[in-house]
Amino acid sequence: MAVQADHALRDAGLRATRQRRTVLAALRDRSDAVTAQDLHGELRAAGEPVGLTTVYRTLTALADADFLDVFVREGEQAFRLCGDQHHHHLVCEVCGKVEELEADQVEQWVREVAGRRGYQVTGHRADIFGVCGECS
Amino acid sequence: MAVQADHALRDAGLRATRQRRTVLAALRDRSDAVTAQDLHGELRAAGEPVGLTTVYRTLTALADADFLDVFVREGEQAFRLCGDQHHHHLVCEVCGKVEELEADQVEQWVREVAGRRGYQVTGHRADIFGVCGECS
DNA sequence: CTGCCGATGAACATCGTTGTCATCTAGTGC
DNA sequence: GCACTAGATGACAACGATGTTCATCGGCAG
Ligand SMILES: [Zn+2]
Ligand SMILES: [Zn+2]
Ligand SMILES: [Zn+2]
Ligand SMILES: [Zn+2]
Repeated sequence: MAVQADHALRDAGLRATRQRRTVLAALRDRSDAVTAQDLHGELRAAGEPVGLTTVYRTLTALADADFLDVFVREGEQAFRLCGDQHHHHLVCEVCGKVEELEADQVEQWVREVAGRRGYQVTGHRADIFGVCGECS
Repeated sequence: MAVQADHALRDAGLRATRQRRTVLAALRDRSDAVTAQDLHGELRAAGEPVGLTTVYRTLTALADADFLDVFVREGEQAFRLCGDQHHHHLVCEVCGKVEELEADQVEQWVREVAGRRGYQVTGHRADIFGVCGECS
């Protein structure tokens, strides 16, 4: 697994350091989105010495390399390991769990609207928020 | 028009003050989203004495009352006067113009996905980003 | 007109995030 | 293995957006 992580980091144009492996491993273990500060706290608590600055930089770098999705909530950003193909999200607002979705209907809507209004699409976003079965 | 503004403020449970009328008027004059700081700067430049704190408070209050939509970009939030019924957005990334959209297909997608996965929906978001005809 | 209570705004506090820089280390070439 | 260098780290400072305080002001009901 460390090998896989190294590969992923390599692909992102990053050196495989102990800290980055640690961050990636922590991300693999969760299906919700984490804040840089929270992640830093957890790693520290788990006895993994990683600097806050490094956590920020690693998360940002991985997000730039499209390994992570970024969610903005209450003025801070949370990161989550996400599939590499285009997708949308279904987020539980209670437990924070995130499920990835395909949405052909949305893709079609985007094309239709853009075409009709003469826009050149550069991106779009479509996410659903709710409470999952376990939490309600 | 000052009367209309007063009505809107009343509806939001806010007193109609000179500063709030000024902020509302400034929002009516633009179809893009503004930052609290930018708006504050513009009002100052236009000779309208309004405190930064007040601009923040007014924008937040109006957004809480669903008079404004909030966009988050680059770590800061921008506000825009928006229609009062549910809608989505088509945003030009060059000139900042925002168009409001209906999206039956999206509404249906939301219901379908939530139903199939056993979620109780609390909200959703769907916006398209691109370059408008004039800007390309 | 008066009084009350919400509203204002300057100063200050907070918080997430990014910049700095001396030090360290992964990965390369030998 | 070994030395070298570009990239990475982390304690700390700095920054900008936003929240809070509090003395003062003014909208608006009576
Ligand atoms: Zn849940
Ligand atoms: Zn899509
Ligand atoms: Zn445009
Ligand atoms: Zn909708």
